[in-house]
Amino acid sequence: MSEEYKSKNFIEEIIEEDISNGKHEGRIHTRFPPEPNGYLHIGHTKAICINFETAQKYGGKTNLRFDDTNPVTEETEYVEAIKRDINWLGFQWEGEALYASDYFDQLYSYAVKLIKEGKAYIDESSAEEMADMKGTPTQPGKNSPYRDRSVEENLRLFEEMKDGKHPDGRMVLRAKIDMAAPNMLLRDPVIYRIKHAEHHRTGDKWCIYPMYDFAHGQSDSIENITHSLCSLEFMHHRPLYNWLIENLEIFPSRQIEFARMNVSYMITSKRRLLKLVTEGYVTGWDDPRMSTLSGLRRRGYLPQSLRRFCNIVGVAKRDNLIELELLESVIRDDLNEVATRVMVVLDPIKVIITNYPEGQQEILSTANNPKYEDKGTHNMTFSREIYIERDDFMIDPPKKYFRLAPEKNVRLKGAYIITAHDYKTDDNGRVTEVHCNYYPESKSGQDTSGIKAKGVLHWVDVNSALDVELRLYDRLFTDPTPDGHEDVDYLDFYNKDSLQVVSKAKAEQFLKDVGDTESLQFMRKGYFIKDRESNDDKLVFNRTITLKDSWAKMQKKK
RNA sequence: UAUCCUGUAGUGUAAGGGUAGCACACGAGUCUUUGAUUCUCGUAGUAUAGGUUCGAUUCCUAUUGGGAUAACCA
Repeated sequence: MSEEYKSKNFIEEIIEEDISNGKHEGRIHTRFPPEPNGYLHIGHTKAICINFETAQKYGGKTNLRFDDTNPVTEETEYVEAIKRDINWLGFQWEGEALYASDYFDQLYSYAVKLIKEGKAYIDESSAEEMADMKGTPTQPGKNSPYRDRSVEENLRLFEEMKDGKHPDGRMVLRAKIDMAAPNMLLRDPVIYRIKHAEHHRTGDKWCIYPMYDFAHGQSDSIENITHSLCSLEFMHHRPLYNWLIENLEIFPSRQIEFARMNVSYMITSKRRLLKLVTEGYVTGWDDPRMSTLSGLRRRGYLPQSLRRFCNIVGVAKRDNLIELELLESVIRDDLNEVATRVMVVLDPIKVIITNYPEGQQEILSTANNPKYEDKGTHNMTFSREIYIERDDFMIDPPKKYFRLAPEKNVRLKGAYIITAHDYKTDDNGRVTEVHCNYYPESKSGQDTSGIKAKGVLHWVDVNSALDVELRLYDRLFTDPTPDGHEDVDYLDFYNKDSLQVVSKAKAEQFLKDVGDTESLQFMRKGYFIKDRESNDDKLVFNRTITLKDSWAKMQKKK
């Protein structure tokens, strides 16, 4: 499970070239710049891993900087959630968390500098007028009538903006670049706007706020970021990013874009994720079906699995849709290594071992992880009555069914071999109990019976069975690209069966004392983790993922 | 009808002027006191057409497919 890079990605190639050219004395400094207006999701994981791991690989540093330039949408609550998620993933940023808002004074003076050099002006056009004059991607724009104001007037108006003498939307500061540029972002982009709003950190100190393009790149420069790694959607911003660096004469950070990661059956739009929460499709941001990091964590995903997943997926510039199966394969692979094995019967039927003495009970030992002896063992009780899974018994089994059936042998995992010789049904023909004989000399580990049993079943002793609640999760959507259809709303693909609650599963006592973050494998059933809603009266477990089930697959094919 | 980015098995990603590799998925076996895990084998790929070259998936040209861009969002 090594974290090796199988080869260099294009970003690493650029960086190694920079290093060999002695650029920035070989110093590497990246940053992860979330906007604190939502929770981190699976898509962010890639940006986090790339920024942190690339720096790590070259002995560099990574800043965490909140891009908090829009006070209307941003909240401190998100800041804390984001920090927690990044730490959970296993990364630590350099020093304290930083904020674009820390640089508002500096940014203001940058703007003044541009104005003084005749490279920015106050535009009093309305938003509609500005949009009209902007042109379209195929048609050049027109100059604003305010474009050629004097430096003095611009300076005065900008100060008035800052001093709160104008209402929201009355005027903006624009960079003076080129209204005919093929790149729309170079058509005199707005760099400052008026917002009389309380900022989560600067309070009411400011009523003007810089736009993304006048904050992000400048923050990179202020922090001496050498490589600013972001997703492809910012590619069109790069010329502006560079224009500002040149004209402000500040540290030349370099922006490099990579393709964001898309995972099938998952969505990463903050707006759509929020809607799932507010309209009750899920129970919250950390609902285990959510693609948020907090959801995945609650679901039982391991941080190292997410990191490894991102490394396997790789870094490139083409659009991609990663199959969910790959993520699932990675998580299964990791969980298989670390999960403690326990037995839980989801849909119990009672088995009575008729030749086992009434009132007798024995203690059997079972491995916590058969692959690793040093993971130890734990005990479970065995007696005359046990539960097995309903679908592990069939009156009239198909071919190749090697579980329990009349006159068939089966091994009870870690216990004895039994043979069914009778069963009872209710009025509907539903099996209510199965009667078996056991072979005393077939005890697990000291089997001298010579009997062969192809099937092995998990079971729980009726006497000591613990009732637990299980939440079985499946993908949230029934379509691989729920938000990729123009004619169908993503909510139409909501999977109504994405949560199935088993309220009274039968579990061995071991689960009573299991830790909150201990990965578990319910044998033959899947990987689980204790849910935070567990308490002294009720234990709740979330299914992270099922085990592969080639029997079910075989049945399906028929 | 502008500009930019991008086309390698089903998916993702390598290599790179000289044998197209890896992972997942899929299929067939194997092992197994979890129908899990393990192990083995298999199916399957350089968008198209020209050009340069002894040799092109790689370099060049054209065509073609996909994506992005017109918020006082980030």
